[in-house]
Amino acid sequence: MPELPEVETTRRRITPLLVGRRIEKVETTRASYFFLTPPADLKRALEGRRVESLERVGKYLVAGLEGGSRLLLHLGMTGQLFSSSATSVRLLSATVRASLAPDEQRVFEPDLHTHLQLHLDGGGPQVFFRDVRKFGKVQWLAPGEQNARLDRLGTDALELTGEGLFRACRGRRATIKGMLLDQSIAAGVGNIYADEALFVAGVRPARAAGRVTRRECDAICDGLHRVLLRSIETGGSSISDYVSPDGADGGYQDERKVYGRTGEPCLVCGTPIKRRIVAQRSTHYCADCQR
DNA sequence: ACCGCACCCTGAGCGC
DNA sequence: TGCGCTCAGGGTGCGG
Repeated sequence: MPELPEVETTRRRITPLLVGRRIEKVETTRASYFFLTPPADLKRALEGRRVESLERVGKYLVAGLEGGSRLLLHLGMTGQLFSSSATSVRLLSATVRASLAPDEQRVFEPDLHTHLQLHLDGGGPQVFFRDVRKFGKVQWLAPGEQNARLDRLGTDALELTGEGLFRACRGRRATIKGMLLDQSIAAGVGNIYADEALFVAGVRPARAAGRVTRRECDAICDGLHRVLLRSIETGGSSISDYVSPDGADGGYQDERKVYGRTGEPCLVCGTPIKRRIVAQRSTHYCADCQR
């Protein structure tokens, strides 16, 4: 689900609930590979500590804790980090949704997919981390502890330059879309914004990266920055699971030009948008506008 | 070093 | 109703 704009929106809106507050109690589901730090250790490490900062690194959120330790969060495909006072149908299963009266709002109650509950001091709402598919990650890092996942990340997508992308693509036979999805090249890009940026730049996703010109790399980065910044402005894309911490939907799903628009007319030339698999991911493009 | 692929897991939506 | 299939904003680790 969440790419750079959704993670950044989450960071901005969860910050006031989390930063400056003390974690009084931690509740978790049972151990699974979702917990890179086992639940019991996590509880011991977090309880009693104050949260001092919350940063985004690629698609990771990194909370700085009192004493210099850090809490790493990754939302995976279906992760939702939100306030306990949020109301959104996206937090409910289809069965529960169907049982709701029209316009009925229901405050979220932790369910079997709510893997982490942070109970904070100060009497405000709690912070919940829910993740149906469990592709998300939670990890506690001791003060000064390095982390391979963070160290692997390349330039943040918002900072990537045409020159940097061009250099990374030299001699590569994989696709340009594959390069954009590679977190060691453009940290934060995922399937939606890779497709959107390549459409804006007029470059076919399946083009061999090594054959993309310097000028095209400039256009791709420019397009990437534009779609990412605009998506942050609108609160990200809510397509199936994503909700912001207050429960609100994002707005960028209404501005997509190609992603999920298979068969619909290209907004520039009217040609039906094509879908095929590129870099093992569902890929959308206009065969007329993109070369 | 690089590339493609299997795999991690759950649920929704579809055709039959 | 139910079964079987496909699909889904991500990332890792393996073999060739």
